[in-house]
Amino acid sequence: MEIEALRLRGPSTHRFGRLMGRGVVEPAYPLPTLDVSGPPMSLARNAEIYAEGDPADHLYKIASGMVRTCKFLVDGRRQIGGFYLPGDIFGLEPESEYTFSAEAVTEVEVIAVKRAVASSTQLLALMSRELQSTQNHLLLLAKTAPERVASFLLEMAERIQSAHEVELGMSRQDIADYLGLTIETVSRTLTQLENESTIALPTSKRVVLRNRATLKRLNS
Amino acid sequence: MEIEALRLRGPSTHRFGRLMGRGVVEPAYPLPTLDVSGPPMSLARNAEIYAEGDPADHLYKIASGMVRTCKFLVDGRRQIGGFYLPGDIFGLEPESEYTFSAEAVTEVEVIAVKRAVASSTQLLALMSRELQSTQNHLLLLAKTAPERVASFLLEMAERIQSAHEVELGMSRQDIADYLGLTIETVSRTLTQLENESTIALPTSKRVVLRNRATLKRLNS
DNA sequence: CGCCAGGTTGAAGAGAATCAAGTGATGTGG
DNA sequence: CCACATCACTTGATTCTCTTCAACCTGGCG
Repeated sequence: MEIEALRLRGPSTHRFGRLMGRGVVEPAYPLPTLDVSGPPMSLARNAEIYAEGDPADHLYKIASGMVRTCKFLVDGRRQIGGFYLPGDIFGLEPESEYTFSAEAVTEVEVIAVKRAVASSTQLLALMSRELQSTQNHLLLLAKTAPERVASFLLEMAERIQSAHEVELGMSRQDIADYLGLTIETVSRTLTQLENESTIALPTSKRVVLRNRATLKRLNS
Repeated sequence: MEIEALRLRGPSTHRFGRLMGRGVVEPAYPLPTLDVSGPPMSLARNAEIYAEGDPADHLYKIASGMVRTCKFLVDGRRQIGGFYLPGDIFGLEPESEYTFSAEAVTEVEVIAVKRAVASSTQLLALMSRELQSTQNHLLLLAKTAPERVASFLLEMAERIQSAHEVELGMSRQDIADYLGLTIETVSRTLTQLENESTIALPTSKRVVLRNRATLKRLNS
């Protein structure tokens, strides 16, 4: 199977670097193609794809659905490292063992690739994108709760390539553990954004972006 | 000039992944050697080495002193991405422009290397380490103030290879902006650790680790 | 000796967490 | 098709941590 354009996270991860009014920047490490063999694996909601500490010998490309990577701290707190959407590749880690586990957020189809078949150039491109989104995630955690939620909504909208509406596949708990907040704070913040007419919430997982300018301003 | 072992951040960045009681793990991307040409550059305290947005065409290896990378948010808040010590390499970024700026914390001597002279394999190894420390930094920001400070002290001690005493080159403001706290909170937390006899502070920048077990427990 | 930046300490306040009680969706079995 | 159980989400009241604002030390250095 030929994957024409490997993509690890969406283009949204460029956002933070672009706030100073500069133009679009070419990626330093353009993504090559990569041969992928094997049939797609289907996984049910919440199924574990790999665990923290497993040998990190495979990469995974998402055909459909959503995946989260996460890590549990000793006191039981959970930190989500990222969400991965169709077309994204996850499983490239800086060690020979996975440092985060990966789980299906929704029903998911993934294609596994042996890491060994990827070239250094390909791995570099993937890791570069992973670093970029981790840096953005880190900057996100320096913000206030409304700013985090606004950034999250804009990131998701951009990755889905949707200007007006976002279908969140993940639960409030997932969002909270990604943003470093509690579910109550996430819920309250969303409600407040709705009351200000910045967003609408036709259902709890469907978000209509009614005022992107306000969200972007919050994004700081 | 031949650099025998490129090192981007110290080995401490493995710590978070090692909490589950597993043994030491070999890095997935062992570091090769890299020829470095040109004389060391000397820089005064607070000198800027490169700015956010500059073309990211050079890597820098520290011969002496300490460097910080940082980014300013639109509201003036500053986030420090990391501190770099002698032997560390910084300046490898996921884009073709620097996403963080780099500044001398102390007087510093650095050796510049054109990024183009490094192979994909070498860049991969460097980026892998950068990703690892960014992931650890991210996990750190999910913790409470005492936990962040304890983690910071242990990280510094490990990177300096010092079991008992750490000479912090950076100011309270630098520490605060790295940990996502205010200087007052950093100061108060250090004072409290001193009152509990977990550390001693012979001077404001010199920290004696009197009770590593307590620090590690805080490190969670 | 006194200035000044960096650091510490105190008191008050804001923001998010926690604890607790609802409300609303989803799914299952009768 | 409906009653009910369950789970996710929302909302409210309170607590607590960290920030903010302010005053005060302390240690280098002219």
